[in-house]
Amino acid sequence: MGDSLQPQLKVSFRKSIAMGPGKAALLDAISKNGSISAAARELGMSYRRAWILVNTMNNSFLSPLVETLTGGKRGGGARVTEFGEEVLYQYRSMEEKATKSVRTEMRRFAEYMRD
Amino acid sequence: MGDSLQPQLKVSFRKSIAMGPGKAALLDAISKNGSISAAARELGMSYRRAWILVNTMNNSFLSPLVETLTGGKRGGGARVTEFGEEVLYQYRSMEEKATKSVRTEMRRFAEYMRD
DNA sequence: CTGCGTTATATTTAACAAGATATAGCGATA
DNA sequence: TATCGCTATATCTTGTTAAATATAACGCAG
Repeated sequence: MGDSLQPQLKVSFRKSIAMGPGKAALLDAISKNGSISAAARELGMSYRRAWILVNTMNNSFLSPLVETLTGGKRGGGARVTEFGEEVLYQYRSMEEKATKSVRTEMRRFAEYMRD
Repeated sequence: MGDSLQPQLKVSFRKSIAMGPGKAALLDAISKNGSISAAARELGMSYRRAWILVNTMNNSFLSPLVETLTGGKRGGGARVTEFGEEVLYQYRSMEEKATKSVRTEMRRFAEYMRD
């Protein structure tokens, strides 16, 4: 999350952020890894933190974006729900649109800044 | 800064935010009030916090966005430079473009969320 | 030459966020 | 039924950030 010259799309819900760049990345990582803990490791954050982010998302939307299983052969796991994929897709789509809409202006704006 | 259903435009510079919604509002308030402390009072923040924001902005861009005076009949004051006005204008312009570009999608997205 | 309102900054204090650690439950599998 | 990896917390500690407080400099006005 270093220097970013693009708009950050954040969707707020009662003071907390329901969806943003970090949570979107986490959804991707969960989707890819099949568990919250593996996703957390990949992103270099604590399991606790990742779990809190998931919890916030699930509480902010009409139905859960992430479903979890405990126990079982591999201890359990987590998956992004159909609805979660849809939310993520819409978010990415908006992110791309917003970014493209100011691309050239952003480049010019960057020239105002130190390096 | 409650629930926002619009993209937040943040321009980062070496881990700190060079320009964002809060700093843009501060520039407006300084422009209007002619001093950092009056602007801070209007926005309900401490002088210290406002000063830090100004300092970050001034250090992030090629030249200062805010100029200050100490002493004098009214104790001193601050003004937004020509360059600062330009930066603010460009920022507002990008903000509006980005917002408009995802307006309809945002409305649909909002229906996914609890109320 | 004192008071005023502001910028500017240092220092201390408090609030909050993050991290570390611990523990329990789950259920397939061996 | 013991083991394993993961979810799901609770609790405690640490670290970071923000707020509060204090102080100095500035220069005009009285």
